[in-house]
Amino acid sequence: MAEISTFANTVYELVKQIPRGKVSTYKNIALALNKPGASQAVGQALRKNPFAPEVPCHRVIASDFSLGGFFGSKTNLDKKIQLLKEENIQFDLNEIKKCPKYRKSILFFLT
DNA sequence: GTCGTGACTAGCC
DNA sequence: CGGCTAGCCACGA
Repeated sequence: MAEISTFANTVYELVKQIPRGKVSTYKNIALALNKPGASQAVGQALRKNPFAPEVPCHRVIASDFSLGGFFGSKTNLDKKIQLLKEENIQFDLNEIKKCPKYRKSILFFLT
């Protein structure tokens, strides 16, 4: 097993707690860790993602509801994400941007 | 112990 | 409105 840093470990747990059909933002997670500025550090933890299938990194997006950088850019999760988006998440940024209220509905607020 | 990176955020031009 | 810079935190080398 891989030894994970305490910080990353917390991030993974939070992300894993995200229910199906909902998403969270890096900042939100960082805030949950009481580190409002560690948003990037959170992303780093997910980038390593030792719990790949367990931690739905695709459910974590930027605070602006942007895809941050995984979809069809750096990683080839492309199809994986697409599947998840259709099966688990209504990750239609188009819809989200159109309906600000809707995005809040799918936004899973961590504490 | 120091430097550089990274899937970020907010502010500034 | 759009692009760029600076700042933030954590981790790897």
